[in-house]
Amino acid sequence: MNIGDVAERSGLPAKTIRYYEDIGLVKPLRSANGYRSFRDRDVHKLAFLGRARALGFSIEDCRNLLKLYEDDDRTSSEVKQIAEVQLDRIDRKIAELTEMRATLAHLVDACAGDHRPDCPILADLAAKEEEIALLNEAG
Amino acid sequence: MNIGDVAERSGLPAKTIRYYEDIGLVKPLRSANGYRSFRDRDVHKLAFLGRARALGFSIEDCRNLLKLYEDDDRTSSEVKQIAEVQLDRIDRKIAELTEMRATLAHLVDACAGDHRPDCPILADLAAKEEEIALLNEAG
DNA sequence: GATAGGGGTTCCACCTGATGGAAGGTCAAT
DNA sequence: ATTGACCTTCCATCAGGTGGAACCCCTATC
Repeated sequence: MNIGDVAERSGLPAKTIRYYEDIGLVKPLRSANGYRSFRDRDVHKLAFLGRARALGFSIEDCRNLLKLYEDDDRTSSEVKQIAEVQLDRIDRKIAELTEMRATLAHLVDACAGDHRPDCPILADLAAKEEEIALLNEAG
Repeated sequence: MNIGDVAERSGLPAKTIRYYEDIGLVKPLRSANGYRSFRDRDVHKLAFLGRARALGFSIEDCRNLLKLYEDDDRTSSEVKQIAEVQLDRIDRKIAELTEMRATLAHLVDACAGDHRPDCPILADLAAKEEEIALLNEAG
């Protein structure tokens, strides 16, 4: 199967598939004309990768998950551990964004958004310098 | 003031400060010996940048915010608009992560995490290929 | 005066995860 | 023979820095 068909079937752009070959995630055969020739298992792998990436797993995680996927002697605990670490990363990211959101929403709320220059958003971004200055004086 | 002191006061790594100069966010003077010489307003700017980045604003947003900050003729609506767009970005990111989290948490939950190879996580990552196949057959 | 240390400088490479585009080969149909 | 849709490689670019090498500067100490 040529890369175009694989792209369609796996849902990944051809460029991405080439990139995944580049970094060793898939190893398609080559036809006589030099075209990449994907077997079913290559397509499976790519779809697997697409799903894993959609869950936010890093490429290195994907590499490991793929290895486990193809290893009949794996234990589910190995897989679960990778997933748990990822879950944790997601949780921390969500927490971080939630905090950002709260701060920013508060500022947006306080800003009149009119023709005047007075702006609590800029004031806040600038004000913290003074806090730092105070911290430095205190320290 | 030398870059080390500025780094300490602004909370930004010296490397980052040099990078910010590189991309034109700050323009410190130079001492006779070639060292960067930061004025108070440079330090202010850097602290401002640190805060804005902490709220997730892109460098380009930061550039614009900084321009508005230094422009007495700005309107608060200009600032608010940038902030609202960013708020929206954060909201979408949180939504995306929350969905990832739900899926992944479900899978982690379903996985025994023991010595056996059977793993719902891998099964799920692999299974979607079949869904795609079905979709393709249907299409 | 030599030397050690803790600054500073530039420049280039690398990171993640692709994506865009140029220049050119291949193939099926007209 | 030529068009158009494929495919190939290679190189550059994006964000937002970070790491490290090689080298300069300044002060203090012996």
